[in-house]
Amino acid sequence: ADRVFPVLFIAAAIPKCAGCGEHIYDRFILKVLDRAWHSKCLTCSDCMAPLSDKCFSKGDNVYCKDDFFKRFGTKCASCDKGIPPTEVVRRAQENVYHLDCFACLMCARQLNTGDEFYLMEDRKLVCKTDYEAAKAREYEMDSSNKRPRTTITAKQLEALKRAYNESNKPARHVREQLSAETGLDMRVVQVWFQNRRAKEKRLKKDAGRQRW
Amino acid sequence: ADRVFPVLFIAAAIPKCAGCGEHIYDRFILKVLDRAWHSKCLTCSDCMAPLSDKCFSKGDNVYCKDDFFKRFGTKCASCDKGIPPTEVVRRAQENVYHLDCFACLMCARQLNTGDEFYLMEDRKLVCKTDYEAAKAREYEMDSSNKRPRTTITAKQLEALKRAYNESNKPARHVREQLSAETGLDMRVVQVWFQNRRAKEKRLKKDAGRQRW
DNA sequence: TGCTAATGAGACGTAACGAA
DNA sequence: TTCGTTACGTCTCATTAGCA
Repeated sequence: ADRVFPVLFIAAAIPKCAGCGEHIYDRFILKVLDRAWHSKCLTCSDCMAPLSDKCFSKGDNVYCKDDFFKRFGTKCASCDKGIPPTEVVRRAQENVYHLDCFACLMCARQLNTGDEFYLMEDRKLVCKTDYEAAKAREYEMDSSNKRPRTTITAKQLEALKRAYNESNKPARHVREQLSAETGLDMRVVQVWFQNRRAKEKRLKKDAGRQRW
Repeated sequence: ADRVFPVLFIAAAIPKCAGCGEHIYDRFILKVLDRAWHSKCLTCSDCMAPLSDKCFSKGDNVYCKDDFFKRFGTKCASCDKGIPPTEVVRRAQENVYHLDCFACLMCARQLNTGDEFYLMEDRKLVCKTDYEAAKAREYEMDSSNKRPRTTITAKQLEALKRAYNESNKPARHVREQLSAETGLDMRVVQVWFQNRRAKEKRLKKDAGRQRW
């Protein structure tokens, strides 16, 4: 005997795809971000590859794993772009670098395992050679721009003082003699006498003041 | 059957381009200096070439590799402009030179391997020939162009003064006698008397003025 | 930090030079 | 020769800067 079955009709909206906006009549409906998608519409916002397996989203966009991390993953300490977690990287202290970015800032040569290098304050890298060359150049600058100062030894000083007692303004030939005796340059001897006279004058003035 | 996708929600504002200031809706967002750029807005500050691959920054500016190193790379010791790391260079001590700049400062000839040259204090280069020619010329100058000045000693001065008191225009034989006595050249003795007479005249004039 | 070597500007005296 | 000028050698004064 035939049976009559009661039938319950339930009105339900046919879902619309968050990608193309059309209704979805497919058997498989993908759901991400509480929204439905045609499987052909759920593609990475960056590379447009279909996202059949896993997807990552940010705001209203969805991404494949690689592109998501490229945008939002750990930042390369040199170029500051995201690094997909699958990518081979190099590290220096806590910093992570793209393989290509793990290179000397100055000569741009890539740094290989075993290479020695310096990690700069801005987290960029400089190879040992360049760093030390730069350092040396800096030092060179510092020390070559420095005014040379003769150190007059006790012995030399004695000879100069003795001569000074004879005369505080010795004639040229005396200075020549003194220069030969001490090994000091003529100019150095001359300047010594100048400074010495200035000192004596200064001392006299100061003494005068004290008596006042 | 429906699938549930693991989804990472990260709230983030739609980035604004650091170049033009507009929002970026592009598929590709470039990030440099912690700031986002339209790919068309990220161009080298110097040559305006698009920086799609790698870029170098300094302060708020971004540069392509070549221009970055032109500005900030190792400086050519001669022209003082930066050298892109890919460029072939020559070296002298710690100094690096553009191939074209590795040339004699004086004759401008490029220096080749094996050529002898001098590295000057300002890190510029002079070929051996020119350097030694210049050196010789300098020596020549120093010893011939420099006006020699006789230093007349106290003793000699005394003899001259004594003679001057006898006569301020001594006859030739008197000058000869003086020259022999002092060891000074005849010409020197003659000039001394000339200058002495000039001085006396000058003093008289000045004294006259003072009395007025 | 103090002493003092070195530098630089400015002045002076005068040896040397060149032209008239 | 004289006259005007140039430039060498030295000094002072005020400062700067290197080293024990």
